[in-house]
Amino acid sequence: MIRRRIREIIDRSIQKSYTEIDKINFEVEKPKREDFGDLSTNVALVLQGVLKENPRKIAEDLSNQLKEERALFERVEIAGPGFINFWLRNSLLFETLKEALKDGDSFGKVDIGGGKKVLIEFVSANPTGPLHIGHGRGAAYGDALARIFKFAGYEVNKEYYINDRGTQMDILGASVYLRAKELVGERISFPEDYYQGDYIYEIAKVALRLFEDLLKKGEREAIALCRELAIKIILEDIKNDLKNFRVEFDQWYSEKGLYESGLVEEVIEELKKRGLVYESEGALWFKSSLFGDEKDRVIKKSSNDWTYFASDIAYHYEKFFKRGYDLAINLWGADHHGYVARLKGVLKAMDIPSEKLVILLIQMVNLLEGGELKSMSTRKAEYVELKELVREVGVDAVRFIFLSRSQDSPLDFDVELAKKHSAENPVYYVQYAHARICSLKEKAEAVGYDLEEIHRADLTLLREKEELALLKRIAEFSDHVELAATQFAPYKITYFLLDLAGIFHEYYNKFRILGEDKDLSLARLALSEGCRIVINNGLNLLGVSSPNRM
RNA sequence: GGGCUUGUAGCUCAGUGGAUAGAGCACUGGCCUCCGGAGCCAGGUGUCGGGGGUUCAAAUCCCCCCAAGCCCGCCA
Repeated sequence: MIRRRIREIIDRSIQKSYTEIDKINFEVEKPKREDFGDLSTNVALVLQGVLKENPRKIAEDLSNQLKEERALFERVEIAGPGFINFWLRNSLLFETLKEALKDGDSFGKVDIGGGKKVLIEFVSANPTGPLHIGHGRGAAYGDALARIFKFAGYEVNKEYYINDRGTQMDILGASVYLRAKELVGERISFPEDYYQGDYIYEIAKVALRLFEDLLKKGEREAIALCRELAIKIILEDIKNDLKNFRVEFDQWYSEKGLYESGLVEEVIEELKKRGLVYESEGALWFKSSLFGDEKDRVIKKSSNDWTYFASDIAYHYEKFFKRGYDLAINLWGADHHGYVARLKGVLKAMDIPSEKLVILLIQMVNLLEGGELKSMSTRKAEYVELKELVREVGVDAVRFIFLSRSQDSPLDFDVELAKKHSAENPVYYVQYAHARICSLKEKAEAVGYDLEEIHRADLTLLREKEELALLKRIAEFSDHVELAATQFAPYKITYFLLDLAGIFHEYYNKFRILGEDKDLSLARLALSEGCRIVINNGLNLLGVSSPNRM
């Protein structure tokens, strides 16, 4: 919020001094070193390029104007090649703390979304097996993004797209069918590219119990029965895993439904009319090469089956034109990156501005076991199930680990290490700060403090370096929410929380909150509660709990 | 062979074109008669993969090269 205000003030100063300049791109940021002020701007250095003047002279002109803003700045200085450094007035920080105490759960909200409708589609794993830890990363990431976007003023829907038709489903059905035969004693040979996991046996058992004459039916019919049953059972399992992982979707969107409603045919027909679809070698092709893809892509095979691409075309048409989303965010596994160009191409063909679809590629989670790296594969049954990891490590720790990295950084998951309830786990560091403050408040009440009084505490008593540092973090929280949203980067919140918790622990160890001086104690309690509110709100954005005691 | 992503301290990773590139872990040694020791304090590390270029300023932008992962099917 403060950054925003300073930006506006600088913009006005530029307008006043240099009427010929219309728009420039400058930064107002927190400098790396404390002695460069609370905030700093490179505006003079940027203007140098346009004005061809000495940057220090430009900085001087501007800073003279900025010094007029006495309510905001304690000090304004020029440094180095022409940076303007600002020291904020403490009164500003005190005001923000009071706000935090008053606003509580909603402190830190920013309205950059203006109520725009956003659809975040994530996980969307094929219902061919249980969720593994790779899916967990996407689940944590998408859910956190949704929470952050809501906090940043967007109207958010979370959606899981179910691939409930197509080749993989047929293979799934056939896998169950074969295992059913095996269970009744028939000799079978189980193809390598069928689903190898043990859960297939479990489903086969259910199938045998449910359909008594299953193996007497024709193969086609039997496989279809197995397929539908398997999808249902696996999907239930997936929903359950996600719920336990604190991820709840607003919509479960069926791919099959796109065909049943005739939408696929309708949209393809529309593309045909525009001359973007042609027939060749008995198949239907979309001219994606016209829109930046390397080559044209098949939408209907010569076997007369639609490809997944056909579904995706209809699905995204529907997102924008039928449901009217202003922004669609798709979280895909990085192995799908080859599909980005063709989908973006389709959007272009349908005249949808490309910035309305953001595709975030989540890098793979590799499994580190016995010093050996393995990649996840549902089909080969090489994976660690999400539910297993969550059971052994806990939701909070798993989510926090997943959310402490940028999505395009690959993650080697050392299962043995993560399973340890190690105290070094950073999530406990942050949660511990929260629990500590809760305990502090209890203690305060026990010795006779009225916690309502903190709203009227004399905050000017907060003068220690650590106290001012904490006040500044509290004031900066909304900046980080904004950054996390605009950069689709929940881990910005994670880093912010680790920093805040660190300063709080330092402070707590060095100073006594509840001491002889009642007024000072009350001010310190107010500060602590402000920190607690920010930690709580931040953890909330990550979907991690804020325990009162641990 | 082409494409996407990545390469920063021993390890895991931050780093929105800016000032002396930062955390955590690991390692060593200290700190509770006192609000929670899942904590704190003190110790030191870098050819930012390499080479060019753009810029007043490059880990960051552009080009080339090297390495790793992934993708390159009328599979998903």
